[in-house]
Amino acid sequence: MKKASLKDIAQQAGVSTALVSYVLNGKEKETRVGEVIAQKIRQIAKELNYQPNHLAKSLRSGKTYTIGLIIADISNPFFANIARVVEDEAKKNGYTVIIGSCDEHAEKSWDLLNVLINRQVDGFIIVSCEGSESQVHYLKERNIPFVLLDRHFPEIQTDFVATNNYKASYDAGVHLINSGYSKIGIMAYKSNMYHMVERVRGYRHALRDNHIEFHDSWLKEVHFETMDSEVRTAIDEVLASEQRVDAMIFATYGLAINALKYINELRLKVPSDLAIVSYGQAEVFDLYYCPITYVQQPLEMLGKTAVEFLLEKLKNPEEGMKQILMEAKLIARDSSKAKPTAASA
Amino acid sequence: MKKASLKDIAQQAGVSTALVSYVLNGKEKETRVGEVIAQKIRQIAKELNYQPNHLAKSLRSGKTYTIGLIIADISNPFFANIARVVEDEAKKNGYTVIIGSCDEHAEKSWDLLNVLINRQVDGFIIVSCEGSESQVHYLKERNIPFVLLDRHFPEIQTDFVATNNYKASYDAGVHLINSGYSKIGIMAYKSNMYHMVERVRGYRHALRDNHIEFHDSWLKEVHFETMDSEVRTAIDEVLASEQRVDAMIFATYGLAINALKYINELRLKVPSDLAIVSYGQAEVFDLYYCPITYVQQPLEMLGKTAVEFLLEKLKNPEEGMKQILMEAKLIARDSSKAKPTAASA
DNA sequence: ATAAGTTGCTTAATCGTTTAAACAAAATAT
DNA sequence: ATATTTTGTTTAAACGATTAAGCAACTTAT
Repeated sequence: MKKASLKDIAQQAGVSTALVSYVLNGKEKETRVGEVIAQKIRQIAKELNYQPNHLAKSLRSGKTYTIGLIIADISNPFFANIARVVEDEAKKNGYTVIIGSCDEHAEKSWDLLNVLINRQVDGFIIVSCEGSESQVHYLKERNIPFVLLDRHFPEIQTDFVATNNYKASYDAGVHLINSGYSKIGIMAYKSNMYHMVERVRGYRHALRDNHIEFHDSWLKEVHFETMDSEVRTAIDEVLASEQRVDAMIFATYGLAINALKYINELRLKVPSDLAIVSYGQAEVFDLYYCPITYVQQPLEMLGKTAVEFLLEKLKNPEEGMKQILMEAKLIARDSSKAKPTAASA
Repeated sequence: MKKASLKDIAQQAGVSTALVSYVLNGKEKETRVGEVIAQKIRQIAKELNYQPNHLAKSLRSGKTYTIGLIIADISNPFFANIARVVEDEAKKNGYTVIIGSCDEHAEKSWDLLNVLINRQVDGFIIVSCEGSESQVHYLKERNIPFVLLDRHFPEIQTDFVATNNYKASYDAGVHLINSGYSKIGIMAYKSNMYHMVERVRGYRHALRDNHIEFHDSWLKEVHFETMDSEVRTAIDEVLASEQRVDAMIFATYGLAINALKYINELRLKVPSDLAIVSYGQAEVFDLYYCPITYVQQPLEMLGKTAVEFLLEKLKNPEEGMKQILMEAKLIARDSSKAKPTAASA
């Protein structure tokens, strides 16, 4: 049995497709459809289990009620969860989301962008990856609505929803200092992305404002692609250095996971051998024998707000830019608990 | 600048849209388009950065090159990863995937199904949830192509790609027995789903075949929705029971995570206080101080094969049913290492 | 009784493609 | 010189919906 179309209903009811369309779209009043025939049409539509063809609607209206969500790395549970929030929030508003992960490759991101543009998505929510500035410019030029999520480019004027990474790192640094640690390192991705730069900057300012001299050997920047091996080397180095660290901040979930595995192998104890604060998502860190202190980003809010911004923009394209930085919250746990003082030790 | 359409190109080139369509679809030979004009058309298309409108194409052809992927629970990393594999494999074949998670609710699954049917997806890949049999029947009746993934209903004839759960659990049981454990419990979801039933059945047969008497208190079935609290109670019970277990099998990732958190709180040592084997995904288990033995499902193969089956079905709808059970692999690690024997203890 | 307004419906264009069929002009065959 | 074939192009219908405009047939007002 083929799918029923407006035409099928019209034929069975002995009327034109226009009437059927009016009735099924609840426009009977404005368009003065007879009560009797309206009932009949509704009846037949139900019998035939009529489902409107979304393609045809979209082609006509120019709106697909579809959002493209491009995510830098879906295997990161933080992003996976954000994707979920975005999807839920969009569905509440009658939108469908098509998700794509570019795995931190600008090229893949271009592909995704084009596929989704061809599919006529109404707009985009994008977690940008390194080197994707041109894509953002492209969207601006083509006047395609979009909102940047979690990561943004300060030198490009766009809508965005992100975390105040500077503040989050600053807080993480201060927290460690207040807990008695003084040789604090940070591991981040080698990247010019603003969010990453900010995470390092916040950390350095926390040291500076607390009169701790920063040592170059404390900053470890590793490449995303070769993270597995580079993290190990980096850990080796910060531990072997003359200025051996007693605490580490991990700027991403992936770095923390890899580092923790290695730290386990080395049989180092957290926090006595090394205190830890990490960005990232909570559940996994709970599993660790010593719960990990982490920077809790307002995941739900980030996702919801991004959808909200985009939908507003779709309704009213002329509205001004919306930009928001949300505050993260440091969840202090055992991995950064106060260092026993010389006196008590 | 509005998007360029076939018409725009046709106008600029001074020809009909038909010619443009022929040329841009590489049908110049069959349809005998002049070489000169063909060049011109290609040139103009490039200049205008022509991107075909997928909606219009789909409306005309009846094919959207879109697959609906309905997943029981996207927050489970196993499924998140399967989703990724499906997406990649589909993209390789020119298909786009729309993912939806029903969070183990049949009702939500119905919604998703309808939304995606309206959007004219060409077919479905579905990780079914409890109580969704009627949906499967519906798809069959309406002749909508689909493949069940990871979970299936033995009483309904469908295509499916799944793991041999019976065998996997059997192996897990035997492994524990061979490692010297004899009081082995299992924690599963309270469910009539075949995959879950099979996981329990395999475990019981492993005991039976090794002459270990099964005790009712060893089987703990908890509800998905209230897992957090029920897991704790269950753990308390298996430990307090007269037949206190010395090993546990967790039938899902979520159960294991929750149980491990609680086991940590109780300061129990794995495996000396309790040995563990779990279904689920690897990375997280690595973080545990004692790496967790787990059942490694052929994730990549499952996803790829599901896509393959579906695409074949889309090409040739009349082809016979394809059903496959893939073998899982037990990855033995410290959480189930051989128990010190009485002699050596 | 005629003009004006209301009611209930149909017609036809449109969105951007594809593609069978028709057609004219040029080339080849008879 | 006429018939046939080949070549290069256009026309128009179709996919499934929406919607402005048009058109009868009534009803009401004057």
